[in-house]
Amino acid sequence: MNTKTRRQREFEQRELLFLETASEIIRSDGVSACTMDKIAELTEYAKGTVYKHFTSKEDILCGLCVERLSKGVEMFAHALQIEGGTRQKMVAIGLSYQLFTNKYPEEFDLLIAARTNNIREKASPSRIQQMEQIDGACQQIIHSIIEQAITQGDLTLPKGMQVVDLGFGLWAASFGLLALSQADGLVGGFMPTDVEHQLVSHMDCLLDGYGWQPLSSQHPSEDNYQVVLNHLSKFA
Amino acid sequence: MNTKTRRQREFEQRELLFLETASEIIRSDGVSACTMDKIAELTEYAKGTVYKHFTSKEDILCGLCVERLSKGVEMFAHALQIEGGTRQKMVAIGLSYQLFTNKYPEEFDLLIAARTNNIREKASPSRIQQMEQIDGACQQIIHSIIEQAITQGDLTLPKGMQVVDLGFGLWAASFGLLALSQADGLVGGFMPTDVEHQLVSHMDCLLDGYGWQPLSSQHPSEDNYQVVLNHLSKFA
DNA sequence: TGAAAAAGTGACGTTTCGTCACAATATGAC
DNA sequence: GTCATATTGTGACGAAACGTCACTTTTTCA
Repeated sequence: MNTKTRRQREFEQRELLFLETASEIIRSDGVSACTMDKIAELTEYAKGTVYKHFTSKEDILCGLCVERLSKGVEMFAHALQIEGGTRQKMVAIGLSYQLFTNKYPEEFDLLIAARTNNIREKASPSRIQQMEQIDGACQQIIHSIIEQAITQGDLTLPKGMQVVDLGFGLWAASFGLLALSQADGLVGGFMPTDVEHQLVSHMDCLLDGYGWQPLSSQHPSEDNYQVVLNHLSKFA
Repeated sequence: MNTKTRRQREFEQRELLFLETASEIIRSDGVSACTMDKIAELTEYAKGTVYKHFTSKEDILCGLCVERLSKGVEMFAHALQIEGGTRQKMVAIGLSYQLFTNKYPEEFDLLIAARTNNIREKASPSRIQQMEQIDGACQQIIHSIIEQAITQGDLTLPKGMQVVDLGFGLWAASFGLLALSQADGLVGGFMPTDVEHQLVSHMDCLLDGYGWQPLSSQHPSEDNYQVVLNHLSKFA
């Protein structure tokens, strides 16, 4: 019984080892260099052992997403604790999403790929479920702020929209912004002037559009950005 | 000289044949089933011939994106011709983007994947350049409406934002919305209530946030959606 | 201590990739 | 019409990766 938990622990430990090794390979040589054989070799386990943990290469990739996303959720939770109104909290979450992508650029790349059927169909069902659970946790956090904002009177749902819709919109817009900013190959001339501040600027507009108080015209727009950044740096 | 153009034509013709064949395979059996050998077999050419056109499998995938995106650009151009103000035109473009993803769901999947370093690094430089050119053309269209809106007094750029920033925001938000809506694996409970109208609703809010006249509060919100849809159906 | 269960192994068959030396065909000068 | 040259097409081949599985080693616990 005690042994069982120890075994369990060792197993999880090793799973993490495989994941971190995969991450290192990806960081240094790209996704295509991240082969099962190489992971096995670097960790000094046999390939068969790796397959005891992951059903396929894509399963590892998704596993890595899950691992990183769980760190992301932690960041979001920290962001929630910033002092200020509900709107400020919402922006803080957006920004922590951005910090997340800066911290794990390669993994964010995977995260984008993981939206793709090509990847999803090759990962194990249980891994997919894990991903969905984490996605759910993120949405949960966002929903909680939205509901809080409604309760406190900062926000009235736009006509025809539910809490989930608003959450989805915010999430999707941020995802799109970050995904497209990151693609390094974009035509220079069409990239925004100041990538760093894009997310906050656009979020501010979107939140204004939703009618989330206080509107940006009513509060000093000047560095909200820095304030949030400072708050987040205390953790991470 | 005349022969040369004929050869050229035949070459392009065959390139298209390979692309369409790839598309069919993907539609029926998924991306992973789309192998070079299979394309060669179905088109009754040798693999070497396929490689005369495309440097790698990823190159074909990107080629397919380019092909489809060029159709997309046509749709955007049609959308521009809708009767109404600049804001209506902008919404029409967003909607035609949505129609595009509905028309070519598999290819949109590829388009998402093509944002990924993993794919980009394996495609040929010239193909990447083609993709950037098309991206540029899309942005160009968006920029033209934004500029028109400014000229006509429908829009004043929010503080600190340039035309490219606004275009980027609109583009990215739409991309995010569509990419996340399409991922069929998302947790049911967190999916928006009415996927079909999501894009327009959120775009409306975002445009309000940018201060793009006439604000949604000032015009009958009721089916703008249908109007645009009708307009677009005349073409496509 | 030893039998049963669990974990670990790596050679193997298969698939796909991308290459390349060679074959077939088309071109245009004479 | 013919022949040298250039272009285009071919498919066998080697390399790389995947995923499997029969077998070995280690651990567990009665």
